[in-house]
Amino acid sequence: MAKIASTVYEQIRTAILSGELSNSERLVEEDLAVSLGISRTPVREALRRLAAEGLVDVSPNRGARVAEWDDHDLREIFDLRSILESHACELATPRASAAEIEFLENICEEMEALAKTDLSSEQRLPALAAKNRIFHGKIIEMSNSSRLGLLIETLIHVPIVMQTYKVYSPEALERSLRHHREIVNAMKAGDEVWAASVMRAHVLAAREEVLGQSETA
Amino acid sequence: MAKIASTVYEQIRTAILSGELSNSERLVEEDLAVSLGISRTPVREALRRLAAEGLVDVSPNRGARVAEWDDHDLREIFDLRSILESHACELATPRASAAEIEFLENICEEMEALAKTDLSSEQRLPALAAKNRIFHGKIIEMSNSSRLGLLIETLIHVPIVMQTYKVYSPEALERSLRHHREIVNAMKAGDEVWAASVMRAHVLAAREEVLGQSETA
DNA sequence: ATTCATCTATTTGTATACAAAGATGGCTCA
DNA sequence: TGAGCCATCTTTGTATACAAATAGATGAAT
Repeated sequence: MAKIASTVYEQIRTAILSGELSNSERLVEEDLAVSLGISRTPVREALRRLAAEGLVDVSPNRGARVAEWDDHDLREIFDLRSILESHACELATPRASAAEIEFLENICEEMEALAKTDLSSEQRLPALAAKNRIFHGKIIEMSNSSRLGLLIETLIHVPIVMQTYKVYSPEALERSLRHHREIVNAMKAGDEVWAASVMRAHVLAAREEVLGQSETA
Repeated sequence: MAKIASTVYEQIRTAILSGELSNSERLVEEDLAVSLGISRTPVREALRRLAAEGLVDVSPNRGARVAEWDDHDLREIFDLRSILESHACELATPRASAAEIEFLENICEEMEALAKTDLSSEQRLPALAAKNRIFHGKIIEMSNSSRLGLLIETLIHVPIVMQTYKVYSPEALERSLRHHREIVNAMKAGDEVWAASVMRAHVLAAREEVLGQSETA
């Protein structure tokens, strides 16, 4: 992946995930190319890469569109995430160093502090989402399974879209933070079954939150 | 994916999986292109696609190489397969129709018949491997989770390489076929926990078989 | 002789040109 | 008026040409 192709990949990806490109919108190679001031070649490469990751659908001779997802897709994704991230916890627990545990605890504290501020949710949600990603990413990294990380990464694209316009209810947020704490405690205790179970519950709870919202939206 | 690009993708993929292209061999776009009588463009597209699936590694400005896997990679892969395929069983069991159960039973019979023939293992192993793929693929299809299918598909590439030069011991083969039977029986009984457990054991047993062989090879 | 630098050759990355497949719109004919 | 077909226009797929980057080799200096 060269410089330009990678850049345009990031740009298109961000545009999709931020909702800037609406669902099932056509992605015409030439249009994207001129709007970015480059040729079709790197655009094409970026689109194929996004297709491989499931963010766009491409059909032969008919071009690419932004992928769209329904409730069934979201169910599938959270279902699989619950299994894979819980497995990551299981692998990570016996390997966790004291420093890593402390790192996770620090994130817990930071998130709890953020949740207590009286900023509007539009302001603190992005910050919380970022910390959340770090928390989950750290555990996946600790699992020491590169492929597990890759699988989860490809799954995680879509929910990000939801999170951008999603507003956690205060109760859901509190529960989520408690889950994080409990996961760290379980890992500290060296109890991988406990840690994995909480993680599974954590992701499944998020699923209901997201699906509930999409029904009312 | 147009005609040529898809074709060359298949060709390179087959060449890798059959061992025709040795491990970590450089894949020079121009060379592949002239040897296939086409231009670099579709070759490039195919290589990027293979990279997304993990069959080749590409580094910026330095081209693509056939990916290589060590024991740790194989452990990871079978570990994840055991989880995902077992989940597929769990999802498939309550949805299984009588016709689907019968289909699976037929495959069991065909595989058992194949195992009893006194052909050399070089002759019957490919046939058994093909049936095996159909068996596992059918269950994944029955799970009705397209993403689960995709995840497993990307994981499954590498073990295929192993299987091509792998010779199951008679005991391992017999155990494998018994597992298949037991999985179908569990599904027939509507017991998804049973089915999932056998599938997990089934894949983990295969892992030991493959790893044991790679150590002696 | 070894190491470092520079130059060259190979290979990848991007742009452009051309070919082929699809979509669109207008036209005819019933 | 409506259905079907042909022409055209748009868009994708492939080839080729050119630019940039890297690797390999040659040679000079210590």
